[in-house]
Amino acid sequence: MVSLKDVAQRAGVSIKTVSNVVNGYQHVTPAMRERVQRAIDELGYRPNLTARHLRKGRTGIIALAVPELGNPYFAELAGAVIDAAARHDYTVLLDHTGGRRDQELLVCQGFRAHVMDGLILSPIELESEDLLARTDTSPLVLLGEREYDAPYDHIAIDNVAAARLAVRHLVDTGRRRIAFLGAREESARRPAHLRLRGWREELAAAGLPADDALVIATEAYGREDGARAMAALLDRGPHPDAVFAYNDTIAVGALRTLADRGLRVPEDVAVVGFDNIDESRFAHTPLTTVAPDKEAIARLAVDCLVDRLAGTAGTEPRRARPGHRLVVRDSTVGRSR
Amino acid sequence: MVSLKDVAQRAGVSIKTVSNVVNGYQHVTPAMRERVQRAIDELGYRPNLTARHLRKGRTGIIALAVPELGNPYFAELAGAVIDAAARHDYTVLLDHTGGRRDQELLVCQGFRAHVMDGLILSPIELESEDLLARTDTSPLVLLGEREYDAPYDHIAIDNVAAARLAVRHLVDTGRRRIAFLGAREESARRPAHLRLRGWREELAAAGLPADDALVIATEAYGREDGARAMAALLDRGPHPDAVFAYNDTIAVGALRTLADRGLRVPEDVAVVGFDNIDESRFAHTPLTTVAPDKEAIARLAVDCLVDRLAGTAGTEPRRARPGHRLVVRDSTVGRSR
DNA sequence: AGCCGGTTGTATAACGTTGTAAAAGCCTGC
DNA sequence: GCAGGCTTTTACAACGTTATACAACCGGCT
Repeated sequence: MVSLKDVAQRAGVSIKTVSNVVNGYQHVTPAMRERVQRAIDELGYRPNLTARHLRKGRTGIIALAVPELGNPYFAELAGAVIDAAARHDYTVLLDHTGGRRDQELLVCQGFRAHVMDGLILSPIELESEDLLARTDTSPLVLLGEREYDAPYDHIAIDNVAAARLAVRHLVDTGRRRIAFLGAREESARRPAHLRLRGWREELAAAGLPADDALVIATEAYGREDGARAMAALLDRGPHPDAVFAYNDTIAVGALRTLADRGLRVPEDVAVVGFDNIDESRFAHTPLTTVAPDKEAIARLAVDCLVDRLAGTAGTEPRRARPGHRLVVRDSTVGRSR
Repeated sequence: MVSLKDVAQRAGVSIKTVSNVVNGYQHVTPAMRERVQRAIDELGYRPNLTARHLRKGRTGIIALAVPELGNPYFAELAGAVIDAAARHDYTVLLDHTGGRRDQELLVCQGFRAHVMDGLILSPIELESEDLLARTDTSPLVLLGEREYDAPYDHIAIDNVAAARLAVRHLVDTGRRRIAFLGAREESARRPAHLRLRGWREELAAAGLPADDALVIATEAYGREDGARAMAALLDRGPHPDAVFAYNDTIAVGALRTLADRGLRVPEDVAVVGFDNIDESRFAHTPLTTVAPDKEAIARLAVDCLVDRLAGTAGTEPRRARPGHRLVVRDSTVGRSR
């Protein structure tokens, strides 16, 4: 482990001079610069970032906590965040919370405080009161559908509008009995289930009944959950002619069950997902889906955090609304497209 | 920012005593412990990990560099590594290299040296010479199919045997014209393309010709690459009756093309993938695939790295061979299973 | 020659923590 | 009442870096 001191000794100069060379300080004569550089090269010196961090009070690391890396949406998003952070010379420390409240709390309470300068969190179970009780002072940017009464930056597409867009598309293509897959059990008391709200609003606007029997809750948001939810829906009563899923993995699970039951998509049941993960494009029946602008989400989140870190952001919490669009594929309109 | 000094002042004791309390040092009287703890609570003290890291010379962070988070295999693997690391109280810093050599080099040259204690790298383009030229001294554990003549720990399933298992299954179910999708252009000069080698060996063992026209190279390993490769294969000449894909995403792409061309799976063409990503189970025709034991891979990699960090590992590079098995689904045997 | 403004290099003190070694306190047994 | 052996607490020096303030130097000008 070679330090500035060793280099300084070798070059016969002071520690600070070496530091100046390393940091590209202006007022160093070319001769001196070269002399020091030679010593650096000879000894193979590498700056100790930990020491630098201690001294500077910042680490250049931001944490990203998502529910589940196994969900392609979050994996793809994480990739985008890593790239966006790299453009600001930040490194990303990745965590996954499993969507469990205790884990989310732990992360947002900064159990890795001082290792990371700030946090981007995509919460599932976290409550407003948890955020208000937060003692950690490092900047926090929230991602995703949940809405909070807490003074933190929040990046999320307009989920209600996006959901309405999807449901509208189903209505426009002649569907009348449109189910929602992937509600939370507790969504009744939560004001925040925006996609479900969008579904309700658009059905109302179309003059269609938002029958409770058409809403299926799931434990989590994976393919298996989707498959089970679809089965439950079919077993429950009269078949729907369309399904709007909370996300693409649930939709993929639904496709699986529909295939198993011999129902044709979209002829018997149309399916719309949400997230536009790469997998959806390649599904046997390519999936119509709402495509949030992942790059924009990642970029906005990182920009927001970087602004906070630089202190150039105001005190007001920011709300950013990245774009979204509907990607129409076979699962709603068939190969006729 | 409240430090040990502040707490010490408040409690009227020395800094070291506070440190002792924080670290659960044995010889502290209950009275003293409580007094200090009160001061800690009152001031809301949180230890500064950066300072601790500097002092201890270790950060408790290990880096994991995978080619592409968008590939579910790596996303799932990353999740497993994060969990395995957490069990050793390590935090994971995640990077993706895009499978580009320059990025892989950068990572393994330790451009984040001193931030991370060690590195787990899943390389694609990296060459043995790059590894031999490595100057960074932090422990490095390699993952994946590539083999190197360099003294580093390597965790990988027996890819040749696994590939042979897959091909054998195809042979056993009556296939005679078995293609390989997802070779590298340069695989000729690379000794390391083990799955392709397994394909060759098993065909030879079965007395079937390993026709070069049956080997399709791809640029990358995504679904799109698989779709294109399958199209190229079909356009090239007599149709194969089976396809063994380098990984599941390529296989999924192949399924897409087969469906588009009106070919039935497995009646016309059987398909086998590799990785057993969750998606494969839910594909329209559920995919037969080789399932590497991801948890074992993650666990072994982390254990290995932790051993190196603790200095309890010998000097010999280790080779660990986590298990694998063949998961048979519809894409080779149909719904008859 | 002496002075002055600007440049270039240096000594020292932090940043917040822990390890070491020594000091202080407390028993016990004579 | 005090030596001797514990236990508990403390002072101080690191870890490797950067910021601050200051010393040294170098021309060019009076």
